[in-house]
Amino acid sequence: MSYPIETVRHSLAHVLAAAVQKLFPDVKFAGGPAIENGFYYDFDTEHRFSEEDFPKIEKEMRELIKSNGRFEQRFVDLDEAKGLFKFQPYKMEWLNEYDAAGEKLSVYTFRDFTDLCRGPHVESSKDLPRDSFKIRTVAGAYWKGDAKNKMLQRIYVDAFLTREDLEQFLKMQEEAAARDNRKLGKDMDLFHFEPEYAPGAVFWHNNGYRIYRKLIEYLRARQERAGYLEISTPSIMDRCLWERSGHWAKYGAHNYSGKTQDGKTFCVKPMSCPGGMLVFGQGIKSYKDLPLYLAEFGKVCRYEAAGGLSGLMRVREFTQDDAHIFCTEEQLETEVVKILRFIKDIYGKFGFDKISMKLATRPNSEFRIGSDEVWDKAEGALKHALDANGIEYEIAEGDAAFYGPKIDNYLRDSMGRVWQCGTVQLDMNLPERFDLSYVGEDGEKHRPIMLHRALLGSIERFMGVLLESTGGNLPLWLSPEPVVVTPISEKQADYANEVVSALRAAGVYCRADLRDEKVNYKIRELSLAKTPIIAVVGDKEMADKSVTLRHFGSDKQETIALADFVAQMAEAIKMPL
RNA sequence: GCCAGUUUAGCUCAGCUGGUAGAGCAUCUGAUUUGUAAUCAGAGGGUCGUUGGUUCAAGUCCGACAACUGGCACCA
Repeated sequence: MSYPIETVRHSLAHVLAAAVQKLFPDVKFAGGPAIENGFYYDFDTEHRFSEEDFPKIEKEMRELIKSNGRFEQRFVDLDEAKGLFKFQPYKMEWLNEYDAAGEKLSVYTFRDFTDLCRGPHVESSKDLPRDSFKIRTVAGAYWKGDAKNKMLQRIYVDAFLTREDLEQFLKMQEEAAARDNRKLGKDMDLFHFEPEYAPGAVFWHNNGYRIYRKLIEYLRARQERAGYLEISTPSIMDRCLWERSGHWAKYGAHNYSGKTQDGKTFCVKPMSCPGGMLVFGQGIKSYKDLPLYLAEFGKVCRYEAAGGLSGLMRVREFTQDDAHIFCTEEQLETEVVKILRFIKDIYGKFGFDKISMKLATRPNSEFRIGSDEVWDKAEGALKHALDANGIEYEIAEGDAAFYGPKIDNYLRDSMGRVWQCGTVQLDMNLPERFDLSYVGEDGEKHRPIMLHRALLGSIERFMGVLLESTGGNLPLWLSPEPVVVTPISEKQADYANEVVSALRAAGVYCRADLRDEKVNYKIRELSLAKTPIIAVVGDKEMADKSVTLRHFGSDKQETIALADFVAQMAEAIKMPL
């Protein structure tokens, strides 16, 4: 009998728990679901799991599977369940909170291990594979996902239906690791980190900074065409600004701040919004000025927890492609739709055809401001904008910011991890706190609706995802160095320089590789650095004013006239507006 | 911040049970002038993350701190 992979994974989680119980009898069980490529189970035991335990545990799991144990389901009432799990504090905590008088609870027993579990499970462990799972790692995880609770030990296991699937998965993981943004950053000479001097902050090298600048140039061009205005606000401002915005109370501890000689506390900006509010607040705004789009490529600094830093994906200093949109209530939905389309279109240009969207709704009342009516309206507007445009999304219950609901979009890195990138957020807080207003048709003052919006989110993070998705093989318009000209010997050095000059005159960034090395050597090295086009010039090319091209990922050669090449390149590096 | 692991030359890594460091690539010098993924030869380069301790002796054992990696929490 064959079962869905989720059932197999979940049943294997019980086998893991049974194996751990056998090897470490003091263990207390929390829970263990099936996940994307396998499953995990959370344990609490005096023993600290380490890699050395993995083979022992896997062996025990295989033994248990071999024993053809049955997964037996029983239904018990609450009191009976409390008796069964009286030595299992985590199960008891769950039972004590469980409030469903009269309802029966489902309990599964496999060998000596009994768990509170809805199932479904396989009938017998003979339905489970013995050689298509592998313990990946052990990691800490808080009970109930709350940092105030005890940290448990979570064992992650990769699990598939067949050995081939597992092996294929492991191989893919290996290949994905080769596309890690940190590795590509080194291979392509894009950036580096200085853990001693600036943990979590990027030192951009020429190549990386060229990509970074191109991303911003592209966004700027797109935004200008969409009617955005671009502003720039100070990096360091008095603490009282963030007190006014309400962020200090909530996030003050994550700010970089310091005292100045006049005894004031200044703070490096962790976000651009308050500055944007002050710009909007200048002069008198009319309803005729709305919607008003104020964009800012603001570099922001946040003291992120040390354990959360990760290459380009999570840094302490990054540039947001932020914008604040001021509009009327009637314009709100149209503006949200415009942003969503903007995001979709731009992501498509980077090759991200499907992006996952989440609508984050109001957090618990103690963590939010504004009345329920306003939240209803705000959430309704965002939801309607999504629905009316056939955009697929999930709802992230309670995940909104304290000041309003938002739509976030997520991209995955090469290892499948999900990162928040673009965002549309409705803010019911800042217009109030900065007392923003516009004069309406009726001659009265009105409060504008304000939307935060980021397309890529953080330039750093987006570049990280982009590098991983392309394996560093960027499209020509984004490539930091689309062409390198390589003479066969020093006899053609002058001609190589001539080719470079012609390309540069056409706006193509390039250089000649005049090193005293064999062509083979240079081809290899340039290929490893992912140079998209290598233009080789020898006596033949010099004689007839041509170049021989080799494109990344191919060993085909193509000889074309220099003038044609220059014209082609000038076209190929144009931004896809 | 929490849990686990890791930290040796510019990079990738070796150094078993403690006996004061090694490879490949890169760099530099010389030779070579090269036709599509590594030309040959020589040379230089490390207070083994930092800091305490154990020991006659520590890259190796123990502690603290830091950073990094993988998770968890956080993410305005």
